[in-house]
Amino acid sequence: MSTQATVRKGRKFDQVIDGARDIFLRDGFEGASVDEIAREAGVSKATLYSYFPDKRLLFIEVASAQCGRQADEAVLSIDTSRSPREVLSQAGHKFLGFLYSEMGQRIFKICLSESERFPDLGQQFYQSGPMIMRRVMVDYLSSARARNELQVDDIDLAADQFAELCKADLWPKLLFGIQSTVTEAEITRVVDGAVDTFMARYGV
Amino acid sequence: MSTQATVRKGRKFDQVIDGARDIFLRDGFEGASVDEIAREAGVSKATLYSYFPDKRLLFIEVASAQCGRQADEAVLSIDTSRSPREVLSQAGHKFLGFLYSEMGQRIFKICLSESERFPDLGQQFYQSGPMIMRRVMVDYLSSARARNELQVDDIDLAADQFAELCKADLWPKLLFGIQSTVTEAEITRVVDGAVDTFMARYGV
DNA sequence: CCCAAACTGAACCGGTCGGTTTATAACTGC
DNA sequence: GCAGTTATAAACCGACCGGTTCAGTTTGGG
Repeated sequence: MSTQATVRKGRKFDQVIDGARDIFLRDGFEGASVDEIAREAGVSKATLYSYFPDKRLLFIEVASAQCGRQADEAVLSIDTSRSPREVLSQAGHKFLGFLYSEMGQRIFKICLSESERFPDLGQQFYQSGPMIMRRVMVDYLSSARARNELQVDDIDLAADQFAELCKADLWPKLLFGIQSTVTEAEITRVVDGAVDTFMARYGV
Repeated sequence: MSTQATVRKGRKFDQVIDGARDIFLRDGFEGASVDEIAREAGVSKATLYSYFPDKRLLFIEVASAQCGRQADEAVLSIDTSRSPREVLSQAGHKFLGFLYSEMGQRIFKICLSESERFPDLGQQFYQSGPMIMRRVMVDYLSSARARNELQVDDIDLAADQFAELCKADLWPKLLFGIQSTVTEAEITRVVDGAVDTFMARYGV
């Protein structure tokens, strides 16, 4: 085995990060106690504090990493050879699949509620969440327009509109606990509706 | 002066509610300390606890009242004599006016972040927020369809779609602190875009 | 095998918070 | 003017939390 890339400082580093991620995602910043993070990580509190000077630093480390992971996971692969309806439908399903996941909801809520305490966090989340979706959509819409498959004037707005259309009905219900699970049929209704409305405006 | 309507228990009741509202809205549930609420209300802690058995009860009292107030404030008056485009444009501006207000943002964030600690709160907010908008829109869309001004199949979905279209671009930016103020021009761009897209799909 | 670095567990500190108590003062109605 | 309610300020309690300290144990490379 080559020299391990434990450039950080010690062997328990990843344990700390993992434990902190679990607890922070479950309880938020205030709700999470350092003792419990240490317990969950299987590490002594002293060790934890040897890695991170304080709780805030640990949190932004975890939150940033999680935002990055989210960004990676959310790469929407677009197959431009297919028709706009197919592309949009596929993108909508993929988008909602992440949006409605337990992890997606948790990250959204925590980043939102902590974005005042950690102003950077809000920005970071936006960059690795909504912004990803927008960029992918903008790229696709540009290429589709170049191929005369769509006629879009304000591409940025169109991208945002499609994302928002996908959030109709189910998204707020999940956020506020009106509904805790969604069926495939419900998703299809929303995505189909989003595609129909989008295409009515921007279709050739 | 007639007998004061201190039906609850004492004369300082409203002071407590008002102070609690200010502090809770500013700091959230955890962030607000009972001592500070009492100070803000100009009331001793003992008096406060003579009205409310504990902090949680005080919070849900305040939050519920605020949701009710929000519902009252959010009544969108629809003038059905005007054209759909005009009606939708007006409703969109009114909707965003509240959504983008300092108060609107605060209530949304607090209700969302406390909706796990207080499951009823999420439901209550939904009823007095998104649900109001939806009901008004559903009523209007029904009547407009009856007058052959619009052709809508799934009225509930259409109502939700319009609300979501209005949130494009600016709403997430405000939530996550990417942007702290919005110009009238930005609002107009979003609302006009929402109306155009909505009418492209549902216009006669 | 040895030693330094990493890690442990538990005690400890200062501080905050929700909530209670107490002793005192002010208002209100008879 | 007195009784009884309602208010006050301040001390107090127990719990928890973030962070520190420290004496001792584990780990792993040379």
